[in-house]
Amino acid sequence: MEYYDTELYLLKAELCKTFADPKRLMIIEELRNGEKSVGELAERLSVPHAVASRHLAILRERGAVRARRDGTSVFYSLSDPRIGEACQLVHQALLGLMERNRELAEKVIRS
Amino acid sequence: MEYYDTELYLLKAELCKTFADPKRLMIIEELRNGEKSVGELAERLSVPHAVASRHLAILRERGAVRARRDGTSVFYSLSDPRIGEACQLVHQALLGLMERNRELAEKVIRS
DNA sequence: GGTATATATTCCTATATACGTATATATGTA
DNA sequence: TACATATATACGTATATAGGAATATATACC
Repeated sequence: MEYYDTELYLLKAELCKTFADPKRLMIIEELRNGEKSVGELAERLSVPHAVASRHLAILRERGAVRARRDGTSVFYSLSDPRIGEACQLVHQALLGLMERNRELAEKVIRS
Repeated sequence: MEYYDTELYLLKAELCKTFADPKRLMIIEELRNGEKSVGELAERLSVPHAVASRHLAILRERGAVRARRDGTSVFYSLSDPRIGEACQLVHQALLGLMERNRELAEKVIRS
């Protein structure tokens, strides 16, 4: 019996791969505050422009961001605010895990 | 100037890699309804037990799930409900993207 | 101890990914 | 047209990942 729509979960996984890179997480973090150009993002992340552009292309192909050209610049923005919210949840979950690990470590040290 | 804590974003990316696979997303979906054993999960996902076990090990190493042994069975559960919530947000975001793509496709067809 | 069941790990192979460098494309302006 | 700026893409390489099959470990029961 088939419980899951494999196609749908493949798409979800594709979208999640988008978040599976530190640089792209930083880009999403930046875009939560509004649209930014490739150059601005490259500078904020301290990476070559080509690297920023490639990551943005990946985000774009998977539908996570939208591009808008204005003159020679291309401005990117999140295509859905829930993308940013999901990353924020992951952030909080990670902090929670780290906190629990810290508590566990202290217990071990004290024992 | 260094705007981002690279270490922290590496950890976040590691945690996100957890979601970047269809089978693991299905496992997280299952675990949102409470703990399940490896065998139960393998059956629900229609995969060999070894495959389920490997995916669960990856989820475990990255702190996304917890394991509890009871007799010969090992029961897994989400280590933080926000993990499940984040996946749900991704799910909704994807549906939003698909809906907008559908509208776009219809516009193109009509034009 | 011996056997059965449940789970975990190892090895191998095929595929995917990120990065740097170099090159290509697009837009604006003289 | 020629040139500058901003962005995008292609290529090569090194590393990471998923899956199947086989093997190993752990617990329960006799």
